[in-house]
Amino acid sequence: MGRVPCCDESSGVKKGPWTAEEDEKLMDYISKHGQGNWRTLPKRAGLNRCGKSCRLRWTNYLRPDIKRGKFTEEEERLIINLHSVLGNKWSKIATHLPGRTDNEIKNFWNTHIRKKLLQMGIDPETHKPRTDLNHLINLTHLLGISSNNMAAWDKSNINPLNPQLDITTQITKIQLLQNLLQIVNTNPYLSVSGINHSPNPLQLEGYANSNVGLLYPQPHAQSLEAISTLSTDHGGRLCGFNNNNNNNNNNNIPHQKQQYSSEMALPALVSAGEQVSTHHSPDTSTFFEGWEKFLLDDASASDWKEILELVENRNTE
DNA sequence: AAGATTTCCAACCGCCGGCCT
DNA sequence: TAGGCCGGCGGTTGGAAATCT
Repeated sequence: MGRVPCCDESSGVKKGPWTAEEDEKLMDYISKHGQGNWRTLPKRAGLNRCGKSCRLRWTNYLRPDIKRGKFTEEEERLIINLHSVLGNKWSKIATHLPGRTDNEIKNFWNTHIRKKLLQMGIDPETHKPRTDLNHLINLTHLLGISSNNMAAWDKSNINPLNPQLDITTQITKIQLLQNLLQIVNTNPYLSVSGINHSPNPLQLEGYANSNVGLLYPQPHAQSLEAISTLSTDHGGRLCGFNNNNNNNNNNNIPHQKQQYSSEMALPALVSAGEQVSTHHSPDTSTFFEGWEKFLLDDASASDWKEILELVENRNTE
């Protein structure tokens, strides 16, 4: 036998927003008699409401220990961390935030945090970097790059080292960079053989390990080592991209060109499912020089255009 | 200024597990 | 053991408020 509804439709109980008068009746009753037996409470309190509705109103709104106002950064961080461990267990998460209700936390997650994580390139369900193509394209747009709008690419603006940028923009760009690094690092197509760690991990590792308001653990040195297995060609440019998929008609970029541009294209290509292999001796510092070029715009607009078109074409297939 | 669209959140809905008989 | 009841939980929604065009 199925569960009997708490309040059946024909009983004529009121639904929708609570009035101040109803709130007062409920608070008055609970202050005198306490909680308990929500089913019979409405009648005893003189309310034409379902018991469940009364309980919800009390626990989510009227309870005297409820904290009002915006969530603090500390609370936000805590929610994200707890969610990464507990998932959508809002009531469990709420037990760690005194004065906040599960409903409030759930709403805050769905309206703020979720979007924020997506913008940062983090999957809010798994708390791992997003690697889907749509996101990759969004990333390029966030960085101010578009294959349709290369002329408008603000070269200086892409550089997070630029002191003219405000701190928020700098952090955003650094986070995007970190996400790209993580995409490279976490993609199964990447080989991790032949690690040869360079003792001079570069400027960027400083960013990766800094705590400028970042919410997530940043790539560990070992991750950076794994990335460093990618190699450079005789001209000192990063390569290791080897496209073996000849069935794809949209991919007609000459092989040499692919190598030439791979220092920027790598995350895109890896994300697109390309095989990445290593042929040469690893060189961490050269690899990161590549990333610095990416940031400082040492790549030509035409390189970017080809790369982005490739990714976008694949996305529409 | 006004209509359209988006954002936000209080409240609802249905399911589940625990307890009681 | 099965049925009934209750409280709790997470997903979803309606509509007010805010923002955009």
